[in-house]
Amino acid sequence: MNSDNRTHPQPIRRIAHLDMDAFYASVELLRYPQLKGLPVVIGGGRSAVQAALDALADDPEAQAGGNPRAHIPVEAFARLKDYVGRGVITTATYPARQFGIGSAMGLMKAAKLCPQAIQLPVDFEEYRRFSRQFKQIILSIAPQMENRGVDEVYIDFTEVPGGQREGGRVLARLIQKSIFDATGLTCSIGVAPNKLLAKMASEFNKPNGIAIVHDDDLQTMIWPLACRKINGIGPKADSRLQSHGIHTIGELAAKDEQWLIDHFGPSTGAWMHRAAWGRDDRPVVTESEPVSMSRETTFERDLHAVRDRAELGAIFTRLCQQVASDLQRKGYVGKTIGIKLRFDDFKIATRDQTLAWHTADAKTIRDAAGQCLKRVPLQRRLRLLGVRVGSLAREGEAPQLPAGARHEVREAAAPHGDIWTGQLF
DNA sequence: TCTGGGGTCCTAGGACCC
DNA sequence: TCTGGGGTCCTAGGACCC
Repeated sequence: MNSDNRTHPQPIRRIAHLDMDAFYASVELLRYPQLKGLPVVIGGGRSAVQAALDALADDPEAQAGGNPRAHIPVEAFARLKDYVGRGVITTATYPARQFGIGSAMGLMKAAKLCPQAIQLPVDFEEYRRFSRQFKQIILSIAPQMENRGVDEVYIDFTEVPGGQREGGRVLARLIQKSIFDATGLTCSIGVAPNKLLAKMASEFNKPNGIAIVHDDDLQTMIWPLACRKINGIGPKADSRLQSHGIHTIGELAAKDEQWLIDHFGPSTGAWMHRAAWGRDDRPVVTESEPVSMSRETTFERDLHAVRDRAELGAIFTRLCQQVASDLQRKGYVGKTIGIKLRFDDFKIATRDQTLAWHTADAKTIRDAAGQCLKRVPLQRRLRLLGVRVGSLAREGEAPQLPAGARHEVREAAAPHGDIWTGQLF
């Protein structure tokens, strides 16, 4: 017997997934507490009423002290029924969800379900502020944290003091309380042997809940769930599974691994089998480098490549400038320049070109993206235009463009016209 | 009354090299 | 002349996630 095993028992792997509850909406309710308990949706552009509200809220004379936004009467807010435009909902408050409103739903459709719901525009700056704040708090308690966007993280509890107590519940409660005390926001936490199960567990007791899952709970807690609850099984994979009569994770687990490989390929099939059996050994990754940066925009109305060429050209140039300044601000350069188009029939086309040297220069990006554009047939009207820079490297760590040399952009072979290229710089 | 923006990863074919 | 592999990079599309 190794006595060390008794003094230092091997810790059991405990991974937490933390998900802020209705994050954007909750942040907005801190600014507008008078909306608490009402159906509110965040999404879409700025309504005229909202712009007026902000002007009032930011007026120094209106700031008698405290939060001037809190004194804006509820009647003054924009209602969903008055909204005009193409936006989708990013977050709905729990009262709004009672009406069947959910995220990713079009605002126009949501207006039918609940016309009197209050609409607020998104304010990413504000959400990022709160995001940094709650993540700092987590890091001060548990340093092994993986970012999953503004409102989600994975945390490795395994080596954290108290991380093993009650399967992780004690530490989860501490984190919840610390975040609430500092920000006034609630979150839900799942703790499990791995990321896959932790992610599912964090949904069990929403909002403001904690769920603990152990290996033994697989059959009782995981297998009854729909396959769709597995992070990585989306609408396509789910409907293919359903067509084979597989609806729950338990039914998926009952399938032979070879059968899944035969129907979904060696990689996806084997992964599905492992996931259904609750197996996942991915580590919590505390640092990662970006792979690409992009900017895209959906137009207020569909635009015609020829008739609206001036407008499109200006938008195209602006997107290139935005990506370039994003790259520069964050200290990256990229080598693969690409565009993305969405047509009025919602079909998507992408084109890209890889340069000989990395760049973060707006003009170079604009030139390369312009050549990509020439390779796309533009018969249909456009709904969206995007510009992407990939194959990123940290500025200074990529091979440098030789002194005096210029970026060479390959001309498109068999171009579909030179629609908006040329005269924009 | 349809359906945002910013990402990651995977697949598959072709070019090109050894 | 006709036949291989393997490896890497590039490109286009698509699924999925937050």
